Amino acid sequence: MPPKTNTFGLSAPAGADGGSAGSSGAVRPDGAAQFLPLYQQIKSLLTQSLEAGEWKPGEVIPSEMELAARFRVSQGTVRKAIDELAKENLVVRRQGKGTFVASHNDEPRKGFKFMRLMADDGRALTTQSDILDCRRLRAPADVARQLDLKVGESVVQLRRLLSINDRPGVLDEIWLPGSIFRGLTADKLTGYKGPLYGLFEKEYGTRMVRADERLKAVSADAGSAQSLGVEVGAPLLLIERIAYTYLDRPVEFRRGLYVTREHHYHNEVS
Amino acid sequence: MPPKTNTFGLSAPAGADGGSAGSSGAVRPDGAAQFLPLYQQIKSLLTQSLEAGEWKPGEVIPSEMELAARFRVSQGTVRKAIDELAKENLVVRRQGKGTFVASHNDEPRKGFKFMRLMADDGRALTTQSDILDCRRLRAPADVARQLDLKVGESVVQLRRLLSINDRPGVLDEIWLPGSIFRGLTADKLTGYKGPLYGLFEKEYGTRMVRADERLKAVSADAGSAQSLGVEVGAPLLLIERIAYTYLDRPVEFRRGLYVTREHHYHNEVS
DNA sequence: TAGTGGTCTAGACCACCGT
DNA sequence: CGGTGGTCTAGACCACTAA
Repeated sequence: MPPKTNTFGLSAPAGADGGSAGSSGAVRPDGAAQFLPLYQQIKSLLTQSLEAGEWKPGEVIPSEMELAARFRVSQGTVRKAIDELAKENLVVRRQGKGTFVASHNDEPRKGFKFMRLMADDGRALTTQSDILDCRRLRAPADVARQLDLKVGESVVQLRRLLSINDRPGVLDEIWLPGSIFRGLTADKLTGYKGPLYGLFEKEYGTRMVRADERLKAVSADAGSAQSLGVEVGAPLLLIERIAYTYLDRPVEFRRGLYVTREHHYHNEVS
Repeated sequence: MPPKTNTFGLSAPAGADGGSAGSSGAVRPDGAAQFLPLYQQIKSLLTQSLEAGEWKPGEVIPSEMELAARFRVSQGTVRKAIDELAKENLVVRRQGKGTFVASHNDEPRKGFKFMRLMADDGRALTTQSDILDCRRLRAPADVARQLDLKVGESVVQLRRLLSINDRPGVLDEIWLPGSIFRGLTADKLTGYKGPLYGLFEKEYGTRMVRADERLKAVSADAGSAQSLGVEVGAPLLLIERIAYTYLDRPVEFRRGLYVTREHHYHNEVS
């Protein structure tokens, strides 16, 4: 039985011939070889489906057997693809139930942890978000560069104060692409309980999946000192973040000033 | 064929019976069930061998087939165990050659990256380490707690200045258990080129495998200001690190002050 | 050429979940 | 009970490496 190409551009390992396919992956009969292992191609296809919204956050994706049938590969190959997606927190497996698209709304304190601030004494911290500002502007050069936009394109600028245990803790300045976050207003933000990223994924179909952060120590200027209730010149932790959705598209640039008198940023390195 | 126990405390899935074993793993006939999947038990055994020094950093470990024979499991099961070790950077796989114990000495800029400081402009940075101090003392309470020692036990205190591109960049205070780092002196440290952790693993048989870090912004006091060439009160990034070797044993406590005028701490969060 | 890790398959049994 | 993910096996072919 000769190899055939299914509708997804994957080679079909010819039903029940006992398996084959080497590490360079499937070679398409049209000559455009994809020098990638099958499971990585499948991972890529699944990621595209996630990006396209075929399955939304919180929903089940098809079972491994179904996907294996759809892609004409064995269950083990699909499994390996999903394994990687699960390790990257794009998806959550639940034994006996299925595999679900990860969400910032369900299961608090599971999966992604973008907030890495912890109390020095280890106690839990309650947070409250106050929106100071929500404006639409034309992207300044630095923001445009971080968000992969052209200078002058529409962006949403958002400023907010995060209080920790009822004391000012973080002053954030958040930039979002205007084209994605169309109806975003201070009202919508204020009226929403739960994490910002939960709102973004629910109302604007954009799920934050990964982020790069840069940390520095800086001194408080007059404005931030007043907002945060510290003295001018007090040391603050500056965190710049670029957050990405599926397919490594940058969709948020954030600059935050953190009071670290009784808190710290935690990281595990290996 | 009844299950039998091999010399490693693993149940033997009875040679060529076609495979079985559920997700609760092997059950030992002596009644002391290990409710762990086989591959996790093997991962654990391999880690113990690494800790015991059966294979040293840079050396090859036995092939997957050999290990499968030793543990009386299939190659696939060994593979999954090694997969996890590789993902945790305990070993490095090299196709066609074998699997090697990871080392801080070989292949610079591969595997572990404990140094997460980067130049703001993205350029490479050259570092030079100057040992200021190397003393043996009795552990203060906080250090003892972090290193899991008793107060008053012998520890080595090490202070050093890390210069970045020929300018003072990091002032480190490093605490190590005296029982492990017996012959450590300033001379040995000064006479060694390469990363500190490379010396530790080579001369003292202790390999740093993982670390927890806590970051804060602080103000420079008189002493650190002078050492780092900044003004008193200047903002500095304080990083406290607990580094662990195999089996989660803490073996280093480090407190570092970082000048982040032209550099930043980089982190990827997901 | 022989040995290593890398990929893929097919089929089995298990634990968990809902009905 | 049937369906789901979780584990384990056995055997095949591939790509890379070194002798």
